[in-house]
Amino acid sequence: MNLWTVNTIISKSIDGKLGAVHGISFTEYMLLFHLKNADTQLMRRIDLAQKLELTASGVTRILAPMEKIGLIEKKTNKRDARVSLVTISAAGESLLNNATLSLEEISTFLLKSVNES
Amino acid sequence: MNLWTVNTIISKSIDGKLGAVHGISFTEYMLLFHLKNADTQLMRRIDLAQKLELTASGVTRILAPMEKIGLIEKKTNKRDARVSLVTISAAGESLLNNATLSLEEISTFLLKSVNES
DNA sequence: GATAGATACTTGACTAGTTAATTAAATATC
DNA sequence: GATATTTAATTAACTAGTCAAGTATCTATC
Repeated sequence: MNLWTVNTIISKSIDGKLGAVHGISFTEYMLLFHLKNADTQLMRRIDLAQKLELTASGVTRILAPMEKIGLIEKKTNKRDARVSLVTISAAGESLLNNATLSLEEISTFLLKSVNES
Repeated sequence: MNLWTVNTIISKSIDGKLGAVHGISFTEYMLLFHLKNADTQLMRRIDLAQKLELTASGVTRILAPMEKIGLIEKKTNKRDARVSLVTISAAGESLLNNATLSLEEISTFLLKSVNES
């Protein structure tokens, strides 16, 4: 089995479990993670894009549904009206904590598979 | 920089160069690679799906344009009319060889970046 | 202080996949 | 040998992104 295949299998395991158990993708998980760990928990869309290796456009599209279900909140920046700041909500933090536990379970499971095969 | 970010950057480098220089994605590259290395160079769609970690549906979709531009050819299976076998064309083999050279260049470049940063 | 560029973000049109349903053929069972 | 199940492939509807173009605001320069 080549590296590409291994990577695909791992990605799909993670995305599958996060989706089934918490209703988010791994990208959404990483987005919440970066927001939580940002100074002041506020980030510009463009900085999120850079952290997530997405385009600004991709960030716009991923944030819309996350705002609708209340995982994140928009704030304006008084110094620069072009900027739309993003922060993690209480619901978002709680989901992030639970999803982190799931991720630990997945890693344990995947490492176990390595030893068994 | 975390593992996920590294993986994303590598994937996008590879896909970007294969796309720009040869007009194919990495998935299409791997498809040609598996066809070339199959016994008799004939494969069923379902076996391609398994090798590529895609669904049968994904394979159907990826093969259609590849057949249109002549990289692969369809063959019927006389023993089982459900099956649609796939083989690599001369044009496909030639593209595969050139793309492999590009991939080697990309790896060299990426490894160089590792040493420099 | 007008204007030329740069920056932050959004939107429309597209691509590469997915799942669920469907079709058609092969195989197994009674 | 009729009928049920399984298997191979396709298709419609969807998702998560991309790129290119557009809008709005900010900054620099004359």
